[in-house]
Amino acid sequence: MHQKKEIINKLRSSNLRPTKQRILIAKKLFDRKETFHFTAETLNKVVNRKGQTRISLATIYNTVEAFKKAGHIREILTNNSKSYYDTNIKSHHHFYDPQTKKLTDIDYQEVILKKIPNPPKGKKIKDLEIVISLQKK
Amino acid sequence: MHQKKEIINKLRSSNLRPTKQRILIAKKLFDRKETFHFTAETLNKVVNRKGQTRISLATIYNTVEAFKKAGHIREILTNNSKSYYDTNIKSHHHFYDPQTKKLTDIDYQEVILKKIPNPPKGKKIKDLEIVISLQKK
DNA sequence: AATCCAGTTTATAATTATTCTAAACTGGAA
DNA sequence: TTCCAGTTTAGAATAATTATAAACTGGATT
Ligand SMILES: [Mn+2]
Ligand SMILES: [Mn+2]
Ligand SMILES: [Zn+2]
Ligand SMILES: [Zn+2]
Repeated sequence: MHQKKEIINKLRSSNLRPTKQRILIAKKLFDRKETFHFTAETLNKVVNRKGQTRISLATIYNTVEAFKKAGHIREILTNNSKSYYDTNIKSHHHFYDPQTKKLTDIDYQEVILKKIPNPPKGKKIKDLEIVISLQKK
Repeated sequence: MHQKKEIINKLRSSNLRPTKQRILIAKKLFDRKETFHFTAETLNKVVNRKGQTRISLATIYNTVEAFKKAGHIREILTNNSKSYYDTNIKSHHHFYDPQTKKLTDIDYQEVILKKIPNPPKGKKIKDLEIVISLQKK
């Protein structure tokens, strides 16, 4: 699905020089069927599996920030002390399970908002995020 | 509105010994007209204004956690690195302004949800929070 | 009222997540 | 091939929070 060339184009078009570190990270992030909800820590683990060319944690952070700024990933709201990111950049919502600290996508159309408030004057709505926290039944 | 006796009862009924630190913090939190959205840092500033009996930052954190566990305050979702708390424990939502890092209440009835997804099996919904981030118009 | 102790407070250290720094490296334009 | 702005990196620094352990105190018991 995501060939190396596509990844390189994606990086180039966002003014990100396609270094071997960024290409590897992009592969790990985008070359998968399901959307990926991750923290710097989990991404670091995935990227730095045995054997693979080692990428520093600083680069993990730098790249996550760069991809976020470029709009390739988005940050998600949680109450966890770590920052969570999402490879699904379409507008959608999340279940959050505080037990497992795992996020699950909720498709945009699975929530229908009948009424939302007007933003304060001088401001407009940038984003509306819904987080549904779960507990054991 | 919140007399000292009420505060002491509130603490007692949650199995929190009404120490002078907790009583002072509770006053600062609950003896106000508007709901209060705060971080450990802002609460510390409010509590430790000139003159007042000094309360350690550790106690600020301990008390916030105790009040949260007792259900007197709730934690709010934001992407900020600090934890945000709310004296309004009724179910409601928020505007978040990333510029000012300020939260504003949205009354529960100002949002009407026409459809929400079913939770995964074995789980039930503990809470549904909506955060509307703002930007300059 | 004096005693007592579990619960609480506190200063300080430790931990955790993240950002900063500055030196070495490299993609790719020229 | 040269060159340099952009990038990577190890390690230091920062920031928020939590842990530790000694001192203190609310209030029950005597
Ligand atoms: Mn968060
Ligand atoms: Mn938060
Ligand atoms: Zn998602
Ligand atoms: Zn609120």
